[in-house]
Amino acid sequence: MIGLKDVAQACGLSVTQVSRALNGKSDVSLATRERVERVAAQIGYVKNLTAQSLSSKQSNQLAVIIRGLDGKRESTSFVIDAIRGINAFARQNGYETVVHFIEEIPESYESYCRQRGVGGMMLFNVNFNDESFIRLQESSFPCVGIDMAMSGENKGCVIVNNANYTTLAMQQLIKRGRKKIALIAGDPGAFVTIERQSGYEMALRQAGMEPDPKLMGCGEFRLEDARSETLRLMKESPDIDGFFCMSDLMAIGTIDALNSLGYKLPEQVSIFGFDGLPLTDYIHPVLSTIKQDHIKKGYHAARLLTQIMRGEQDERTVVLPCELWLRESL
Amino acid sequence: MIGLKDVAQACGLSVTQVSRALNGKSDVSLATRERVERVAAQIGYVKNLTAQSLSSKQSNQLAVIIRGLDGKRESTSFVIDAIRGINAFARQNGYETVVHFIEEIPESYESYCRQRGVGGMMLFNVNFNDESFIRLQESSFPCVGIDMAMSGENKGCVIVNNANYTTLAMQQLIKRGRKKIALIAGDPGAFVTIERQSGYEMALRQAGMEPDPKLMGCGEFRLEDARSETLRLMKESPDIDGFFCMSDLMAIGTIDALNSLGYKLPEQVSIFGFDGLPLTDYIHPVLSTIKQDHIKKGYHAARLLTQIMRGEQDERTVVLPCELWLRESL
DNA sequence: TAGCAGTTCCGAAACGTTTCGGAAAAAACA
DNA sequence: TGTTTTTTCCGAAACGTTTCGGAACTGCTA
Repeated sequence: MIGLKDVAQACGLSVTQVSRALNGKSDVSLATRERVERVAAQIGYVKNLTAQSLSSKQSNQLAVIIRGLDGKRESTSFVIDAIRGINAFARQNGYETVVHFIEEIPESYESYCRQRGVGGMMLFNVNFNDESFIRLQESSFPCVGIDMAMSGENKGCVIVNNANYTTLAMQQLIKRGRKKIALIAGDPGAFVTIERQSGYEMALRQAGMEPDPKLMGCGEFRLEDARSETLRLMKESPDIDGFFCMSDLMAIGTIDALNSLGYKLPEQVSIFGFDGLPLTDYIHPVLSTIKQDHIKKGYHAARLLTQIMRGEQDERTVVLPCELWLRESL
Repeated sequence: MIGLKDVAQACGLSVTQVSRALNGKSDVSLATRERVERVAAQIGYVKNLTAQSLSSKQSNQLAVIIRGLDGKRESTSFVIDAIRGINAFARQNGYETVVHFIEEIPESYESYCRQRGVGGMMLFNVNFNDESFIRLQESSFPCVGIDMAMSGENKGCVIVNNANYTTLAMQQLIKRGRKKIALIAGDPGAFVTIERQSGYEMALRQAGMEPDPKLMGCGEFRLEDARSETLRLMKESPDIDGFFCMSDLMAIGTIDALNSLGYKLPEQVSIFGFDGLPLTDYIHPVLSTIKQDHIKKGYHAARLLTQIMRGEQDERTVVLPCELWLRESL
């Protein structure tokens, strides 16, 4: 492997000087800098990032840690979108992104990163009441939660106002005269599930209705589970006239179930989703949903993380807006 | 940071011995091994993987390099599936996976990895006629292509027989009496596009029909493009009675376009897709498609790569089977 | 001419591991 | 007892970089 030493030799310079030249440091004359760059390129030198990060005790890598892809949630296009956003910011600002898809919860998120010379991380889909997560929350390791509130030293998060938008969506259903609106919930361990559930209940109470556990199913953010839960609910309460589904994917399951039971949509039953997947334009009835910008979410997460890592004090919680898409399924 | 040195000090041993103990090497007595492990855990030692990989000149990381997520292909659930498969193998065999989503083609894929101390990579979605890719192909750096043929020293690939299955699908359309079958192609730079196109043409010729450029649209693997291309084709040739779409996602676009034109499906027009997304169960008419197992694809890619990296001679091209799903849309 | 500042350079240590060659200690044998 | 083998240990170098403190030049001023 061609190292700094080889370049130095070829230039008749010291390793120190070559390093400084290549890194744009000050103590080097223009002439030598150019010569070093030329020679380095010529003999095919590539910097060893491993050594660099060992020596400098830090890397330019932003870690994204994503959990829970094993079987549970099938559509994960928003994960990709968030990564795209993260990547966009990272590239513009001289960082690079490494994505770690993990299954087991690490003993410690912090040492997981430290082991790898990564100075900060973004967390996705982690279960907010697991042991390691709580420890992380109490540490001072730079970390940004996506779709999950985080606070504390060197912590930040990018979220949307789930409760609020859910309430707004529910109000639309109620405004259209829906009297018995069921809920298809997501993974009970997820932050967003809890928030959206409270938004659902809030809207009902505001309209003078009492939330009824008989009208709530758990779809685990999976299309198929949403389908079967919808069938179950409709069997128990055939007069349900509206569904709020915590994800578009689950809404597709609900629609499929209702179709198979012969309900006319949206005349007999209204459906509302959450996410704003591009796909929802193409299902019938065209889905009413709450559009989130996942790319922007990722972008802001990366921005926030780098600010935290550089110690810049700033807003630590970014709340992004969503759009209410009122369409055929309403 | 707590290092080997600290553990050694706490144990009254040398750094060497502690390293050996922690790595399960031979030259260490059971008693000391246990003591070292206990002390290490107690004082909170975590191994520094950066230093390890610098010293040992190799890491246990498998890199996955994924390109072209910027805007082009919107649904990428199969990317996630492949990663899940890769992860599964990696975890079982003591490797870990790092995913690099890149946009710019690196100057050299090989040095991109070497810089990061990664000994081998899996390539996804790369454009097979770009400059750097050709150089890589000629190098001896361990690499496995997913959905793209690769050969040469320390190269391998995991593919499916795209041409074959496309022909089989086409035969089904022809068998059902379809006379004018259009093609919605993917990204022209993609390996699979070329293969599937040749399968399409092959089937037509076998049935005594001549492939007609007037019946071919380019959907770029994007739903929206497939939709508009379908509209264009139907306008030019309203008597098209079948579509072979190179991805399920594009098939959804085609179906949507045909619906909006008022065609009765599948009575007037048959549609065939490719991929076998779970979602295709829920669109109407239920899509006929070629089901690929992306998880298995990833799993085999990782297996192949590790074999190559360890220098085990073995089959270097894995061809996975698909399933023909003949359903309503036919 | 010496004194001084500014620029450009370099040696050596450090980052935390692994590993080679050999040394010390323990065990086995004569 | 001394000799050999086996087991257990250690010092030191190496991986490729960064960085600190100081050294060697250059050109300028007094």
